Amino acid sequence: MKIKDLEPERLERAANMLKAIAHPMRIAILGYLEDGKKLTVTEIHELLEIEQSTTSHHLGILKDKGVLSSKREGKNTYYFLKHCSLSSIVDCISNCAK
Amino acid sequence: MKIKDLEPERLERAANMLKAIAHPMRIAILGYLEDGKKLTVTEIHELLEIEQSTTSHHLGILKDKGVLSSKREGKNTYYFLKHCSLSSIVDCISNCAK
DNA sequence: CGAATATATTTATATATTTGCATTTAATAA
DNA sequence: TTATTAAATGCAAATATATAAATATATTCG
Repeated sequence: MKIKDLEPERLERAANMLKAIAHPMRIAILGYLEDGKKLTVTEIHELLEIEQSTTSHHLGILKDKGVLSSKREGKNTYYFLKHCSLSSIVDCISNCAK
Repeated sequence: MKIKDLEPERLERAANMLKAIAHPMRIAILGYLEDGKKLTVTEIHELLEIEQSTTSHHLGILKDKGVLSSKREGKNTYYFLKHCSLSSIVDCISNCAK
C-alpha cells in the first residue's frame, strides 16, 4: 500500500493521529503505556509532574484522535494504547532522532 | 530501549520530527519520496498543486527537523528521505487510521 | 552582461495549540 | 446528605503554525 494512494480523508486522519502524538509530553505518555499498560490520569499526572487538567487535556487529544482508549473503573479512568503497534512509531522516531 | 528512558532533548527532537511529518501535505510529500526517490521543489509543487513558496516552506520544515535531506544539482534542488525507515511511520499510521 | 528558470526568504494575516486556573461533573465513602 | 477524591471542561493569555503574495537569491544560457 503506497502512501500516495491514500484518500484525502484517510490522509487527514493519519495526519491528525500523528499530530496528536507529536508533542513531548504526549510521546512521554505513550512511553508509559507500552506493552499494553493501563494508567489513570492521576498516575500520569504524577509521573510527568504536570497539572491534572493539562494531563487530562493531553489524554483527551490522544483519545479523540484515536491513539488511546479509556475505560472507567469507579472513580478512576484508565488510559491505554488503542493499537499496540503505535509504540513502534515512537521507537522508530526516537531512533531517527538520535 | 524504552521510550520512557528518553532524555528530554531527544524527546523534543522526536516530537519535532513527528510534528514536521504530521501535516497532510507533508505526509503526501513523503508519499512521493518512498523507495529512495528524489524530487525537485518544482516537481513536488506541481504534483501537489500548491504554491511554489508553500512547497518550499514545507520542504524546509521537513529538512530542518531532520526528516529530509537535499542536494543541489544545477538549478534544481532534489529532496529525499534522510532515514528510509521513516516511510514505515506513515505506513503504520495509515494502517491505524483505517 | 541580461534573460530565464528554480528555489528560498520575507512579511503579513489567519488560525490553531498549549497551558493552567477555576469550575464542574462523577463516583464513592462517612 | 455532605465530604472526599478523580477526572473533565470552560476560559483566557501566550505561543506557534500555515498560507500566500511579493521579493530576493542562485544558476544557467545566450
